[in-house]
Amino acid sequence: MARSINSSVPIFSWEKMDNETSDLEGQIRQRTHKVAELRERGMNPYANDFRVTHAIAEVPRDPQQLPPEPEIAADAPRYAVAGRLLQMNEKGKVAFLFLRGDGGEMIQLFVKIDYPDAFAVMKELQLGDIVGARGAMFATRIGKAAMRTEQLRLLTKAIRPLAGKLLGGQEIKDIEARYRHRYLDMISHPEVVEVFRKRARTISEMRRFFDERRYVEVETRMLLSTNGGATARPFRTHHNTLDVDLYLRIATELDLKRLVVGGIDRVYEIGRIFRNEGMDRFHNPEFTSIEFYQAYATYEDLMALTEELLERLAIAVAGTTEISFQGQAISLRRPFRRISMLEAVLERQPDLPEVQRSGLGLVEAFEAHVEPQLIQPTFVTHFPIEVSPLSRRNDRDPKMCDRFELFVVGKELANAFSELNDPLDQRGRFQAQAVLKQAGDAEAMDYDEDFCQALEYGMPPTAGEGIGIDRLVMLLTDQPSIRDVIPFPQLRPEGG
RNA sequence: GAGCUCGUAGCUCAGCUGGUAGAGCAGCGGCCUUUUAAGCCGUUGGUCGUGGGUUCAAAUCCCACCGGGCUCACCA
Repeated sequence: MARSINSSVPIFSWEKMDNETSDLEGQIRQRTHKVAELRERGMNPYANDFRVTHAIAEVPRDPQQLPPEPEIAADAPRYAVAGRLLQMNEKGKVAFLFLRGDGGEMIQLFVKIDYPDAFAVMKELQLGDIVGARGAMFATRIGKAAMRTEQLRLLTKAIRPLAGKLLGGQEIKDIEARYRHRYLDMISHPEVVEVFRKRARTISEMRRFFDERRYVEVETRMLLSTNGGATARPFRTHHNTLDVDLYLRIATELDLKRLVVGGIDRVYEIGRIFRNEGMDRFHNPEFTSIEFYQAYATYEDLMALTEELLERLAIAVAGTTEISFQGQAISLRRPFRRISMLEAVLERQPDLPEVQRSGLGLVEAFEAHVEPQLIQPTFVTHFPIEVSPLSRRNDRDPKMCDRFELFVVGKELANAFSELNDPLDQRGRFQAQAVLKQAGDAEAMDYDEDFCQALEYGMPPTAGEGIGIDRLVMLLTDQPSIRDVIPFPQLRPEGG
């Protein structure tokens, strides 16, 4: 079962290249020879002295506003742009090229023999090359914007031919290839890039949201000798100098609460979490969470804050609170529904047996019958104490705790509670975890003595919350799999 | 971990009631001064995932293995 990390180093060999007979190798060899040939003729195939003056998005490309080519004014503005060559239609003494640049913006180049230098360069280009062009814009006879290319430069030679759809070709359908060679996926499917842009927007907007509220962003340790803060199996690693085994964190919770004890009343961390568990559409072994903690607040305050946050993110990223996820209409407009776990289960099973009305039985019934049905955003509150080793006991019902989870499209999106700050209670909960661990529960938390001591010094009443950012981005960008919002999702190691 | 399913040219696929491989796109050579999935002529390229087996003969049937996908289980 154990598989070592792949450390093979491919050896480049001209002889091997020249002896290869496959079509792909033949194309690579042909393009490699092209590079040498261009160098011999004094053309640098990897030139970096071309100055771009405009992003393609900044170039006027509305044909209504552009003159026909023969009427380009002598002093018309010139634009220097660059991008990847995606299509080339040669028509004898004239050629049309399509470039795609940053942001997926396209521009059409018109290269004609009247500009012999540019024309000669065009003859050397191949699909996939990165090129720079300078010229004036006009409208073609069929009413499309194009740049009369007066200067054309090869900026980077593509040695390996691009696979799949560029413009009008076939899509790459091999899902493995798309994730393993994400750059190909992005070249072939510009909408993939848009998802990553939206992911970035989600996170930056989130930062802004918390910064505005005087939260302090921190980065806590990822390598830990005690593991806690969530129920999950950890990854193990080893520190050579200390000669000690360490865990990769499964949550940021305990360190953030230590910081609250230390006096940062509002703190958050956005960062990677690692859980050594199964993978599917909603789970990647490493994923990104935000956890935030606010002193002198309760989980109820966080419900209001969460509503505000999600509504704002939806507008910032999707442009509206009324989004669609995999064909289901979802409204992220405030307020969200709130219901206790027991009420939620009773709604569907009024005759619920007594043993299922509390403790693990209740959670089981909830997960089996209710969770998948919670399509619209719903806060579920009042969790049994057994599944919440770090949350504050409810003052009226000591079997329950002051906690909520937010569910959307049948999946947990956020988890929050009023934090347990009674050190004696916390020690008892850790002990219960230790018992589970001894009984073989690999997901049980370690007894964290230092954390208990921190609480003994006194943590103000605090509420904290964690949100899975990957799932949130899936929701906001309507992506069916977590792999679609992570640039390099976990796959099996390549090869045997 | 279990079930289902798939693995043929760089990409997308056809061929699979067994007779040693095809198309479109891409590539290469040629023609074309306003095209836009341009067109036309010519052309390269595959030990059909790997290894066994059945057979005169296997991409095609059988078995095993490797890899992918989906579903379930596990998992917040």
